[in-house]
Amino acid sequence: MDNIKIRKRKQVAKGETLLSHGDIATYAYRVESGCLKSYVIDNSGKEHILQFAPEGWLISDVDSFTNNKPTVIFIEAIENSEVSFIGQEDYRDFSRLDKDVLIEMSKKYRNNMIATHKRIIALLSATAEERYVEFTETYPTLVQRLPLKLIASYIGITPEYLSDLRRKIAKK
Amino acid sequence: MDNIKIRKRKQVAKGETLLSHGDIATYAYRVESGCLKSYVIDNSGKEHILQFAPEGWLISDVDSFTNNKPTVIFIEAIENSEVSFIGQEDYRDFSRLDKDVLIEMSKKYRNNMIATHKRIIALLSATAEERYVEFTETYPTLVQRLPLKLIASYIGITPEYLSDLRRKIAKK
DNA sequence: CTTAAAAATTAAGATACCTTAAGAAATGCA
DNA sequence: TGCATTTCTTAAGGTATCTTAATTTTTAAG
Repeated sequence: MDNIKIRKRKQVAKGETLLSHGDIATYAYRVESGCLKSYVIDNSGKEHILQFAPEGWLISDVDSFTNNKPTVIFIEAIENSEVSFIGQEDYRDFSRLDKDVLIEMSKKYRNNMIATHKRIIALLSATAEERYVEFTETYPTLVQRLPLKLIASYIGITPEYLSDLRRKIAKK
Repeated sequence: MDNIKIRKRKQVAKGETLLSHGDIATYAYRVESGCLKSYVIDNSGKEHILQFAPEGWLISDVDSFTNNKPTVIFIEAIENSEVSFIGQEDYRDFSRLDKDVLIEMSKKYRNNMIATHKRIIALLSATAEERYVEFTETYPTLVQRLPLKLIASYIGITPEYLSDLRRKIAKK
């Protein structure tokens, strides 16, 4: 799903939204520079981050993109970024794809699955503090780069509580 | 990853374990009858269910199976079951697979990804009560079939608290 | 530089969910 | 049918995490 053909590119300003709740994900995006996030908004209006996508990452709502149904998520630039577009057309019919492309794609799906499973394990079985430490170990560069409130949202806690945790950790 | 060739089958008694923390997942299992679960055990000894696998489902630790590394999960029969075995060998080298098999596999990975993403959204943004209701709507047959304590474990709460929630829901 | 905006901290009170423990109900096997 | 086992419920007290709100610190725009 990566290096297939020359694609349309676009500059996206920090704060700009590429996909909103209710839209159909006509595109997946490859981040060429900068960083995007995907998130949901819950019943009480709070935002929960699903994914960060720095350079080289893909971001979309796979369900919406694949099945052409309205999405429940948002995708937004958290830095000034450049993205390239991947259209649905190319992935409508798998049988038309080259075998190597299929293999590439399978591996990407599989890697995503593995990462997503890890996150579920963390959410089910680790404390907030453990999840924060795990995040800093898994994504050290993102920790430097992103505001803490976004990391708090990703690991499933409030920024205030993350602040408490950091103080507690520092005291050790 | 499904209907590829005749595979070895085995009866598994309720309570029997097919994969333990530290093992390498030499096999994936297809459940022919009965039901299995996969789970992790957290630092304080509590069990958290990752997946239920009734008839027709596959279950394994994809990371361990794919990358031949020790697993962190357990797989265990929760009913007397029959499973068939899928070996690592067949999936070591994607380029040797038929194109249709690859397509099948991609779709399975993709569907799993989509389902797993949904679960993350639920864990991040829904209350315990909302997650329980969503579970009953998504897996009505499993609700009939499984003890509540297993469902509680899957949605990330204690059985006692699920009991409270059910009483609260019934009162409405 | 200066200043407005965004991010991070701190603290106090609130709540969702957990722990423990005990009893009631349901299930399965002899 | 009866007993043992597992499951489910109930309740009281506890803890992790949240809410609100005010203050400080950092960042970025002019």
